[in-house]
Amino acid sequence: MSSLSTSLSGAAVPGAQDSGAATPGAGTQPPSSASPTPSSATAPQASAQPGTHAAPSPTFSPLYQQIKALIMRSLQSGEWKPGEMIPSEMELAARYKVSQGTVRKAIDELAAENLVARRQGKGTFVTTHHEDVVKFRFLRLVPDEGEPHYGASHVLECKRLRAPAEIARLLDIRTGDSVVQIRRVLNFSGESTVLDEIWLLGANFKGLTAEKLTEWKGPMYALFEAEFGTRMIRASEKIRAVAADETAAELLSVPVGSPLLSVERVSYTYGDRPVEVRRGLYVTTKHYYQNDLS
Amino acid sequence: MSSLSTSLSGAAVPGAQDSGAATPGAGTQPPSSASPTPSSATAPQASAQPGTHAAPSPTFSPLYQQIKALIMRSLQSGEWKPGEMIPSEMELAARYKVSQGTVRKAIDELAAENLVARRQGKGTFVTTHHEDVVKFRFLRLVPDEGEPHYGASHVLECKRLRAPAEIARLLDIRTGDSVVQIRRVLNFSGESTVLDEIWLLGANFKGLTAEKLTEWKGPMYALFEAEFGTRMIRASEKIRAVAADETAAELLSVPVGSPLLSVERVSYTYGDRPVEVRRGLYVTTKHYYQNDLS
DNA sequence: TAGTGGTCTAGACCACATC
DNA sequence: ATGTGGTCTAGACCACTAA
Repeated sequence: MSSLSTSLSGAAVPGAQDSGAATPGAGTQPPSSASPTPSSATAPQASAQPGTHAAPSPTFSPLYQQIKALIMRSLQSGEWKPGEMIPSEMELAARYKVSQGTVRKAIDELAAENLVARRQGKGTFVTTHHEDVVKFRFLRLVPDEGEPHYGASHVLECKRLRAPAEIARLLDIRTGDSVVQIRRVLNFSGESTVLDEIWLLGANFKGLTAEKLTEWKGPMYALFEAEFGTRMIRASEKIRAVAADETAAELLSVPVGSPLLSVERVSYTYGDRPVEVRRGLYVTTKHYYQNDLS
Repeated sequence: MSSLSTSLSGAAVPGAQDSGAATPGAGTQPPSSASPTPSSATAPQASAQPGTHAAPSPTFSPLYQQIKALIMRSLQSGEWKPGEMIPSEMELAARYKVSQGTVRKAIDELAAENLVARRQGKGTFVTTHHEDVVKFRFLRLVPDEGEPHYGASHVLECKRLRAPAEIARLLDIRTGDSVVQIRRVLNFSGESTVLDEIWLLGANFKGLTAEKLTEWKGPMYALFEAEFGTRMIRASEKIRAVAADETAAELLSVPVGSPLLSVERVSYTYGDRPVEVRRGLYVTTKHYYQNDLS
């Protein structure tokens, strides 16, 4: 924006918001017809201006990135909930006072990040962990034979406690802050295959109990999204091979010392805020972890 | 191409070619101003037209996809080699007789697939396995402490042999067809960390010897790309935890039965043709396999 | 039939790199 | 100064979906 924003009033820092709201009359009409001036009076603006050429890192940002950020804010605030349709490109273009093409590019990126999904002829929808497509983005365990499926979950434990140092560090909170700990076993075709130990940000999951977890059918992330308004949108995993200790061996019905896949995951919501740490132990004799490099 | 080529020479089928080429006078001007006719005289066309509404699956394909396919064909044929710059968007637009925006969208997708990389102010370049950025797309092993690095490779073996059934199946060739087998150990900071067993399509790697592999400094894929004209652009991995057998234990200096990460990879070149099968055993006590879900 | 996303074009201007 | 990719706009038409 530099360009664009520059034109806009100096201090002001307009912001898409104000522009929209039924007050288009202002001087902010698209450049096309009139205004041969640079490219000034256009629309939303970025904060720092390159024009000033003072700051070394002016935090320059293209218009469509700003629109993207605005849309993301609406997603985060719950203005459009998972599964719902967001306004059409034309509507958003009108709201933010930019061209449809700019909105389009913003949505393109959001779609690439799987935050929304476009459906031709229907509209653009907020993705949800209820959809089959999304489910297997976060469960990469595939059976050697047969279709990928979702195993039955057996909750062993669900309690509130103070975060140990290691977990606190990963969740970016202070040691001793409240967290919810869950332990569960996943059964695939009758065999105990995954042992998960999960820590959730206490603040985001007040009222989560073993009962709720047990009653819930479907992916845990779908519950989190529906009941606690916390949507996992990204995760990072560290994978190792480890030997089963006594506890794991018993719960997974394998000999002590058996090789297990250890998957340490940190999951993030909007704004790249970590909200979950998960340590899974996978039995990989009849399943494997599928990964594509590209 | 289908379409594009089709248009060429072929019977009528508008075709991009004819339209452009210094002969704008014709009746093939963009729809905007004149020509209220359907949308006919526009530009290149897909083979089967939806208009005919005859075939059930008309194989319709957007223009930019056709352009993308054409560019990919030039990449595959070696017209533009890894590391080189491809023609500018304007040039390509002129060559294919489409707008710059269409070429842009085609290149956007190629860039998303990491086949090319754009550099503002410079041009668009064919990606290469020599670049640091690309290297770690295919080596996901990260040390617990310190920066990711590329270990020293120690080639144990490199010989030609007939493909076993399993390997042949994965490489989509016949059992007994020629393959090159390589076995090597990767050392990270002085410790044997990876034991690789690699099978390559015999036809594509004539003349590959242990000497060449040993002399080569840098990623193996860079050698393949530079010396054998075979570029790996995608891979699929199946990951498991296994116990070290005697051979692996000895070569990796770990006790027999130690848990190891087993990574079975199939790598593909252009046209999704498999050219390599690789089975790696990773010691994950001081390193982990990094993966991001999004 | 109307509305939504998808494609294509054309032209203007900006930011970056190089000469 | 020139050339390259990057952004933005505007308008036309197509394809898909649903009422």
